[in-house]
Amino acid sequence: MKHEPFNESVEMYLKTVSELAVHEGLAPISALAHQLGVSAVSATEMVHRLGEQGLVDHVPYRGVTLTEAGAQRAYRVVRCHRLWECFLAGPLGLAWEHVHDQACQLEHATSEEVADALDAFLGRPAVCPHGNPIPDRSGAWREPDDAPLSEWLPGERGTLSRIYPESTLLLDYLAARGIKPGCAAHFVEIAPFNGPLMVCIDGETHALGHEIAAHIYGIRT
Amino acid sequence: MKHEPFNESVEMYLKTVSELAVHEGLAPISALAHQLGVSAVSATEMVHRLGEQGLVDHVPYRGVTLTEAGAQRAYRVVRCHRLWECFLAGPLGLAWEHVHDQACQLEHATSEEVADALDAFLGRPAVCPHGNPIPDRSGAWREPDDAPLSEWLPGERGTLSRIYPESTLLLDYLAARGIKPGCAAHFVEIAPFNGPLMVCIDGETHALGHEIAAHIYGIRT
DNA sequence: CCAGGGTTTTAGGCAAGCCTTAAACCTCGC
DNA sequence: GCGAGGTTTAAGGCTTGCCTAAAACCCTGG
Repeated sequence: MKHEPFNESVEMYLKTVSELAVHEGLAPISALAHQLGVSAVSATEMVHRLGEQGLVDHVPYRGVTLTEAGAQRAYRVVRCHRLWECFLAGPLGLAWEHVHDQACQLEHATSEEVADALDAFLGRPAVCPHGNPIPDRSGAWREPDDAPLSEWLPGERGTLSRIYPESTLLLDYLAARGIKPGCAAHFVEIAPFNGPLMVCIDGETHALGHEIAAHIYGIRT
Repeated sequence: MKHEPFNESVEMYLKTVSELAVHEGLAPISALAHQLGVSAVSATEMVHRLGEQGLVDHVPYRGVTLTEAGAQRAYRVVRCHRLWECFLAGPLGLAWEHVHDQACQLEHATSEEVADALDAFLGRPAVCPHGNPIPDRSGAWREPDDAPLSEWLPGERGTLSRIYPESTLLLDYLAARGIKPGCAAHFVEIAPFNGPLMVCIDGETHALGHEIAAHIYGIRT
């Protein structure tokens, strides 16, 4: 009945650090603040609190990384998030592009017990509806062998594998165009003057900005 | 990604008022405070805030009732709570006496969309695993035709219908003794000197205190 | 090597929810 | 009708998480 004040914010910070740190290795506080929609001052404050709790390491002027404990905590949240996405998009039949937001709410209200039961109920899915791998109960997962379209070379072909990191705006945009994991992709060319990437996806050619292309991963064949 | 200020506390207050007001019609602030584990001063403060928002009416020195808006809000939470209980105890296979706590977390993180989809997925159940009716999306439900054991007369027989209000301690206690909705009940006698109620449930005789008996409902045959 | 821009600290604030202590107040039963 | 006990107000405080503004600081590119 009583409810702990721990959760929500702390978990969102850790989750966000884990997302930002994937590429850079170090998540700048400014990026963290921007992603979470708070001021840099607030983010700095919070990072200090998390540091004191041993959840993150902060290298001044460089950025933030997760400690072992922080990573564990972050992956537990990510696991819940993706399991809920599977449930919402699967048995519950919600739209692919809507489940992310709902899962964002549920992820912080999920005990280990429920996560495990949900995992078993869903048949231990390997990936969420957006193609991202689901950590197991120990926090481990298999890193997919894919690359963002932004790293593909013109002419390459393959299959879309995942959208990462997920965001409502992006998912809506992609859903409206029928772009999702499993689609066949052919990177035709990059438009001149650093223009958008022209990518043929399931027979339809799309002009994708560099930002977006960095969020769409695929496996080259 | 952005997430709204917690409606958590507000919803817990409204839910609790709805539970306490069932019998009395008016929920005393002291009972509210006790149930929520906060001080009477804090509860009074909060009731004022809820009053300003038009969610409750406060009759000084008497108690609190829900306004139409407050009731609507409370029933939506109750609906989510009981739907989650059905899901957790059914498809997920969690223990009858454990699902209440988990549902308490999830209920505040559930959109109408998810509640509706969950309702459909579960086959529009009429009651939760503890026997309590599940409001429909408009907040209405069929009030069961039962009475707490504390209102039964010695000698009466019937079938247990529900546990209400639910609480972890009570559910654990009852689960350990195999007492749950659906059990056949025979109110043998009330022990002398205002003693416990002797009730034969599924062939086993239990001595139930008056407090507990007020929380166990049954339909007399 | 130096300035511009990102990063951090300092300082002062706000709102929600909770706390305690103490005084004022009402209600009800004897 | 009076007092005990429940209810409310008042006063002062705490924590979390957020804000702005302004100053101090560091890193890097030109």
